[in-house]
Amino acid sequence: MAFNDWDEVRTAFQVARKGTVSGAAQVLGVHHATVIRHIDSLEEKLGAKLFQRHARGYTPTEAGADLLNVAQSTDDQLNQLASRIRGRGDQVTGDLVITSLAVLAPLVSPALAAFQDEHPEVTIKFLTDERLFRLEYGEAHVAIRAGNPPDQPDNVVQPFYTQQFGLYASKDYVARYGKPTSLEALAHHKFIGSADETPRAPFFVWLHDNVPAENITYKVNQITAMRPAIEAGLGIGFAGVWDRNEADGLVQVFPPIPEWDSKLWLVTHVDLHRTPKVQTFLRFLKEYATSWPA
Amino acid sequence: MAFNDWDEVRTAFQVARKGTVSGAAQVLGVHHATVIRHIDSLEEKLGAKLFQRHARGYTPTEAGADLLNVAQSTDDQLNQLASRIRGRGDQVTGDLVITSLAVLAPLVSPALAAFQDEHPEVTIKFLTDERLFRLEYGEAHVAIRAGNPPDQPDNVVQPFYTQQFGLYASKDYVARYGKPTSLEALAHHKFIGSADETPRAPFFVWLHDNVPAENITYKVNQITAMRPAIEAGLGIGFAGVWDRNEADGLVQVFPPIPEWDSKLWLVTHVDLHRTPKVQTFLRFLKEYATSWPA
DNA sequence: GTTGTTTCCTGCGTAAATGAACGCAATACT
DNA sequence: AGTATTGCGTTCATTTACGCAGGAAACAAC
Repeated sequence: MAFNDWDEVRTAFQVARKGTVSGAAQVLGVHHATVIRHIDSLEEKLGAKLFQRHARGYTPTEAGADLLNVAQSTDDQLNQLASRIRGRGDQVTGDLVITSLAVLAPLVSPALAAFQDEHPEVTIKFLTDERLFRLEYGEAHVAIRAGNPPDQPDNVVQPFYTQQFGLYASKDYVARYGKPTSLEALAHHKFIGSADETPRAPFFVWLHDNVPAENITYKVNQITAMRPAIEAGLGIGFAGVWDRNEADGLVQVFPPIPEWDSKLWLVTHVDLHRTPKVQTFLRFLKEYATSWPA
Repeated sequence: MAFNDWDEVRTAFQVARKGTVSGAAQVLGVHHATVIRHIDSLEEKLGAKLFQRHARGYTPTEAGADLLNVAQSTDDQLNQLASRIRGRGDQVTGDLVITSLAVLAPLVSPALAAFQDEHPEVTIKFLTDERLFRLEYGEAHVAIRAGNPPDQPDNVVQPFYTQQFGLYASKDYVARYGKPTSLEALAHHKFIGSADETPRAPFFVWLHDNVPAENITYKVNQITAMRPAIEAGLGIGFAGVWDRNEADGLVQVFPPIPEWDSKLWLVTHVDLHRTPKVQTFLRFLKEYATSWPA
């Protein structure tokens, strides 16, 4: 390793620029004794003289002039880097990585489209996967999570939106089996449920508790598989009221009840939460969500 | 000013490279705590997070990744610079600036030619001027000075060569006025002397003390003007025995005496004296001088 | 579950880098 | 010529930054 103290290089750089130890010390905001020590140390490490000392100041040798050039370039690049970092902090540019459940894509996508329209410089990455993306690894700026509020230590969690779920069936199903008129009547119908023994979604918990197991004739292990099953007439299933259910040929066989509600949370890593980019996005998203069906 | 501590940048660079504080600390040869403090300080100054902290290490943010690129380039450039400086120290390349009196050019030039022949990579600059070139300003690597040994504090002085001077005249002059056979006979001849009241050259001092002022019929204020005067037959003058006197049509009218000797000194600045380039040159020059007439 | 490993974080004592002051030399000014 | 200014260099007191040790949290393996 050659230079193990970049600060000494910076000191030498200023000495070469100003031509005097005193001038460099003033620019650097240190004592001139410190400057002398830095130069001496650097020259000793390099085994070559960088400056010729005389009563009028320090004159760079060939090596010193070489260093001046390199350090000037370094100084420029670092200044530009600092401007970029500071600048990037103030404006909303670059990547903005959002992660959520795949089922929320129809809900969130219009909001993301509107945000991207308002901030054309930003590139949005919308990641959905079975596994949980880890905010602390920098995999995403914002996560939209469902269920109980996450309590990871370094995550900032805030409530976002309460999804209301109703029971839906296809027109086909309603034509064959009719439309239940009360909760009790539901016991005579076929349901689409979760293959999981201990499902997390509140409406699945309710389904498990209130509907005989033999009535749940179709089970999915991924929630995204539920909607096609409803549309195919396999049974009655849950769908968010925000979804374009009627347009897709579904019939609401029972309106939402609070017990089925599922809460969404906005989660950010504490390190990123304070950045203007994330803040701007979060503010926009919450504002946008007010237009969603309450 | 953006980055006022380049060492912290270097620390952040290694953290971004290795991904962990511990790994960076090991590479840098410092304690983990130091690395953490550097990162914290840097982030505070920049007002932006460079890394996201988690149990498995530090993951660079966008700003951190940006810094990684810049610092990588800086590291490369500094390493190359170190190689250049070290390499330049070991070999004999680049400029080699010699300064001396103009009258010594005929004496020194063959030596410089031989040196350049032996070290083709070096470019020799031979500077002669009335004013004294100042080694401490980096104006020259080596100075060849005449007269009393200089006692400048930061200069390294070593004896180089003792010039012997004889009295010469042109063939023309000898034909008209004859050739003096003794020191006493010199009183009847015309001499070329110095216009200076207190000349420094030993032979001029001798001339001033031993020859009547009225015999000094031609005076020069620059020593380089003396030789053309001798050749033109204006009188008897001093010339170094090393000069190609006979070939230039001069006749030695009196052989050298020790009192006329003028010593030459090799002078280098203390900062440059230890460099291999200067050392190589000095050694070569002293070796070459052994072939000169003692 | 329990153990072991890796890693980050914090308080405290010490060593190293820094700052202040004085001396000295050389140049600039009047 | 004599004075003022500028700038380097060294010594000594101080502050800063460093290393050390202990602890906690998290991941991996058994």
